[in-house]
Amino acid sequence: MQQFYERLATSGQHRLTPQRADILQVLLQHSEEHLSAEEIHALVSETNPGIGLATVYRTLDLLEQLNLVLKVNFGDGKSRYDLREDDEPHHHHHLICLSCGRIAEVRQDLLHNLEETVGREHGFTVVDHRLQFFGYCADCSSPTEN
Amino acid sequence: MQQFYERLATSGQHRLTPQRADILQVLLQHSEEHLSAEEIHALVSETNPGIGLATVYRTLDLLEQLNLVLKVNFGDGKSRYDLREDDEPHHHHHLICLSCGRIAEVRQDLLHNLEETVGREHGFTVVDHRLQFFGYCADCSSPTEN
DNA sequence: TGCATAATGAGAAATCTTATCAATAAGGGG
DNA sequence: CCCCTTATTGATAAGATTTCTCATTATGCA
Repeated sequence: MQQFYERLATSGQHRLTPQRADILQVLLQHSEEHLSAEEIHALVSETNPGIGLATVYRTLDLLEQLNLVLKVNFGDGKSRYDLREDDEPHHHHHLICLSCGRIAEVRQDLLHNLEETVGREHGFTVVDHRLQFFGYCADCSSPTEN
Repeated sequence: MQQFYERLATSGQHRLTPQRADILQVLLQHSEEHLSAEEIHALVSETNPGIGLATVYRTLDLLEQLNLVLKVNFGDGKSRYDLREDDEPHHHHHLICLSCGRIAEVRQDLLHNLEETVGREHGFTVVDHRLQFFGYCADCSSPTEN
């Protein structure tokens, strides 16, 4: 939250509105849930009825620009938004269950070495990465199930 | 192409239509380009004018089900489709340049060990994965540029 | 060849996201 | 503390991508 204020203050002509604070609040309270824009809108509406969906989209865009939020796509047609803590720069991956659809997180720096390898071999300066594993979670265990 | 026929024949009640063959043809001829549905439609229309966009979508869905095509999302709003060769099961990653937008490929089995680690630590059976690196390609070299 | 049924094309419809625009409010200067 | 500039908002229209509908066509098998 602090980060948000600071980043907003130091980033030019952006203003801290109640709407933006509320949206940030929701993101903080559901930081493990990969909410879609519409889900966020519904949750914010509980505290702040009357807020427009467009405002949610605009705020999410802004937060993404400020690098406070990561836009992810799991292939279900809608984008989802993850809060992005500064202390864990970008090592946040997803386990997507093909059976029940649940999405778990892996918070590990799995790819540090890979980033270096790729950078060297392809002359590519890696800034961030995104990694998704598809498979079957403990509950759904085997591909034949379900 | 052979794979396509076989897979189609052995997969129940699917039929091999000229439209499907044409779409597959295009995918084969542009296997490095990450085409969108509309781009594929445009290309197929050159040989087969009159083909419907819906057919392209339907065929791509089918090919995805048959595991012949991978649906990827680079965050530009539209899905893109990659042919998926059997001899390289799923080790095909992307380097996305934040400056010029170009998408390069890495064909390496970078994650074999990781898949095992993740599987063990989270009780998750990994079937596939998707990895994207964001950064700056050799031509755009530095984040400050452009 | 004939038949059952999968597949197609055209367009409507659904979904998600962005743009428009008048009205409102944030925040700095006096 | 009030004014003024200008960013922001809400409502809605517009845009874009993908899916659905349905009558028509064509595939593959007997």
